[in-house]
Amino acid sequence: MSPELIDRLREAGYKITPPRLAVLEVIQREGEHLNPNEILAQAQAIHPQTGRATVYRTLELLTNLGIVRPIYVGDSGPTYIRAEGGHHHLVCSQCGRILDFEQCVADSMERELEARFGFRIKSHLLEFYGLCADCCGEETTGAS
Amino acid sequence: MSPELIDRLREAGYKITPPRLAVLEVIQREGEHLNPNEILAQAQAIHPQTGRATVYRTLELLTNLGIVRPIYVGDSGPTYIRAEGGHHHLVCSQCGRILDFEQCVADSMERELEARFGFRIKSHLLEFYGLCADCCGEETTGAS
DNA sequence: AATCAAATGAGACGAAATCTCATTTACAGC
DNA sequence: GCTGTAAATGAGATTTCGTCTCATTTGATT
Ligand SMILES: [Mn+2]
Ligand SMILES: [Mn+2]
Ligand SMILES: [Zn+2]
Ligand SMILES: [Zn+2]
Repeated sequence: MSPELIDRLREAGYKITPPRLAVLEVIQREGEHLNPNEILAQAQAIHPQTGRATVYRTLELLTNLGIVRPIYVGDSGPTYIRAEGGHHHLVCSQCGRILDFEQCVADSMERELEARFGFRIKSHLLEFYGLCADCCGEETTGAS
Repeated sequence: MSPELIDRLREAGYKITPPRLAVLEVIQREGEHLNPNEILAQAQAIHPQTGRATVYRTLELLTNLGIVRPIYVGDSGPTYIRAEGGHHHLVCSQCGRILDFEQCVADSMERELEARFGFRIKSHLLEFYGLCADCCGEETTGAS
């Protein structure tokens, strides 16, 4: 586990415990789009006694420290990602398909927003909603 | 209730029922950021027998038709908004504060993404995450 | 090693969402 | 206006997810 992240915890006054190390390890390793249950399962692979409550508590802690953040995409519940950088999705509101794209104009807004609102921006989420190519065709197709 | 939306339902082969009209009416009237419980309560003010399951079923239906969509902001559960237009938030990952801003560069990307992926884009969500002015100061403050 | 607040895990609890199924209803066809 | 029929509904059971409680453990400091 990255000593850098461990120091972030320690310097904020938190204890370095096996469950916290396990959750950090899971996030660090997998990184993207794990939900709390999956994080729990993988953390238990590392430290079997890890409890559900502790995973939720740790995720809240890491969120407050700006190390991870929850993301809600599609219908499923929250998933956690590292709190740095951007995420960009095209979401079909009919079939739920999700496409990722990379190039993004949001970065150009960050400086101005930081100045205007006094925020220190760490990441962003840009999602476009609509109908994918497949669902465009069926657009007028009827009920079940 | 807007006859235009009613026709969208009818033409898609769905029946026009009192609960569906009630939910549509609520969304149309209030529009922003109502959660399923609030929608249920307001729909019951219009059509008292309306059941919870039907509200969920109707919201799913309207989502598939691209009339509404769920949005997840902060910690609270999903809320529903009309599926047109953009939403722009600055979210403090420490205290949860949410600021809205209007001017947005995302529209300029829509045409290109539509061409590249064959999507028909209806709306977007742009969220920046970071620390608000207040929380920037306390950044290194310790644990509970 | 001793101390002590912080952290933990088991399980109770609560809220939110889904599922089941018997009943009702919208509406196309007459 | 009736009728037949599949679609839609609502009550309540059930599941899923997340939080809370509290007795016990443990990391960090001295
Ligand atoms: Mn992604
Ligand atoms: Mn908004
Ligand atoms: Zn689609
Ligand atoms: Zn803040």
